Amino acid sequence: MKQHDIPVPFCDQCSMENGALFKNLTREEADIINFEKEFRQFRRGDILYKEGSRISGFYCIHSGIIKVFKTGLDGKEQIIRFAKPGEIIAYRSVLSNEVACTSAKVIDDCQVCFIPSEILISLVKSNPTYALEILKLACHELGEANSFITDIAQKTVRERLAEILLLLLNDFCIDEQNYLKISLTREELANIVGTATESVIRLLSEFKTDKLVELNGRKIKILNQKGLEKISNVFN
Amino acid sequence: MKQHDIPVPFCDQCSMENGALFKNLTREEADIINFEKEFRQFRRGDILYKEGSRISGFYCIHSGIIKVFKTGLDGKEQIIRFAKPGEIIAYRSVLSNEVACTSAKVIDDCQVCFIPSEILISLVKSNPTYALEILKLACHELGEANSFITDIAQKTVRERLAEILLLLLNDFCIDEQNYLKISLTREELANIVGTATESVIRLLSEFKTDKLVELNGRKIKILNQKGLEKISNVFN
DNA sequence: CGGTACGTTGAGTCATATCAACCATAGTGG
DNA sequence: CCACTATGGTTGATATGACTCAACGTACCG
Repeated sequence: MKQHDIPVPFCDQCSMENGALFKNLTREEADIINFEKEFRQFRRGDILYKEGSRISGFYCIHSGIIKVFKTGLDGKEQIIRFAKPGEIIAYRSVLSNEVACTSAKVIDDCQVCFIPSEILISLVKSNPTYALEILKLACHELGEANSFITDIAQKTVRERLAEILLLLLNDFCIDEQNYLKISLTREELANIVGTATESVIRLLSEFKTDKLVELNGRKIKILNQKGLEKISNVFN
Repeated sequence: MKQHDIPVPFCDQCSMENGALFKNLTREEADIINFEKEFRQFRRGDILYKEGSRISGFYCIHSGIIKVFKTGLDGKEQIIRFAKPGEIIAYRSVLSNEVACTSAKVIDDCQVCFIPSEILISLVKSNPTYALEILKLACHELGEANSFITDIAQKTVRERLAEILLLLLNDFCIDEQNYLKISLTREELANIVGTATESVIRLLSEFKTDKLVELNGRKIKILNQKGLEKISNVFN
């Protein structure tokens, strides 16, 4: 399907389907965004922005999945989070007025709206409810980052992998055949967990032997959620 | 010195000395805070709030140092950050409207102002500049958290310890004798780095042998900053 | 003086990283 | 059409960083 064949989604409708981030806008504010935003499409592997670059706006995901990651030593990626429909990325850099501290790469072909920085800033200034909304978002993400820090620092790779599988299940749900609706390479999995690719492979096949998961190439089916919870120590 | 002997600091003056967080307030806004806030003093070891508790306000540090940490498996602490004069803590929970995801404990005797949640919320709503300011703060912290995640996931304990020493140097400066102005137990150091106490001890004494640091009980003097930078791989 | 918290060191163990080889698949170009 | 290459997945062997456990020293405190 070509770019011009796809109708540009309107924020108010997209908000209803995908999330609530723009639900508190006035008619005029929504109109401004709809007018100023730029609709873009990307395919798996495409890069939306790179760590260290100055960013002129943020992206609101309409469809698809994007991974947000930092590049560490030897170019090894550390995946910070995934963004899915209804979520926004790059807002951190815009609001802190710093260069991007992460890169963003497409996992699943996606459609996004690019919204210029000024719009976000002026929105925050003119609409207190919205300001609070986005503050809430940032603070929530901060809380998740703190948990992740503690996990990586204290849990074993095995525990973390089990936990990540559960998180993915929670964030992306399952398809008709009960497979996780997100498809990652073993290396990507390793880059979330913070370990080596080989370790993920070994542990996954252990989980498979233990009937905790079913593997089919990149597709993963969670067979025993309770078992994974036990391994992951989610309930301390 | 007893509590009543100490004059309650006024925000406008404290802001000038310690930081800029309240510098954009109108006269009335500052007056409201000065009127509503509650001045409190704590000593080393005191707990300001605990993970999991609902918080009714945030703290602005006037003097002293506070550690913010999460409690992980087996009660092991993971230190998320330190708060020093001019900085605020607990604002995350207030703004995200979640229970505290961390605990806060006094490292160096401190004087703080406790400011009720409603004040912060209404300030964000009524003063867009302030809202942006605090958004910036949250987003900046988020960026730091992301870096920390990548570090813990990818660097060795040795690298991380060197990096933490440099960060402490940067955040807390040195006294007349060039000792770091923050005094931590080995265990606390371990709980920042995310390792075992014994590992910190061994590495520190290695650093000492290599003339990178000088140790005097809990007091640490950085002798060779460049050397530590090299070890820590701060410049990738 | 016993108690408690902290610091230090040594020895042993284990989880995980690293290195290397190999296979499967798909895309590319001559 | 086949050789070529790149990418991803898997497995085994090996190395080692870091944790754990245990013992002991030190200092401070009531």
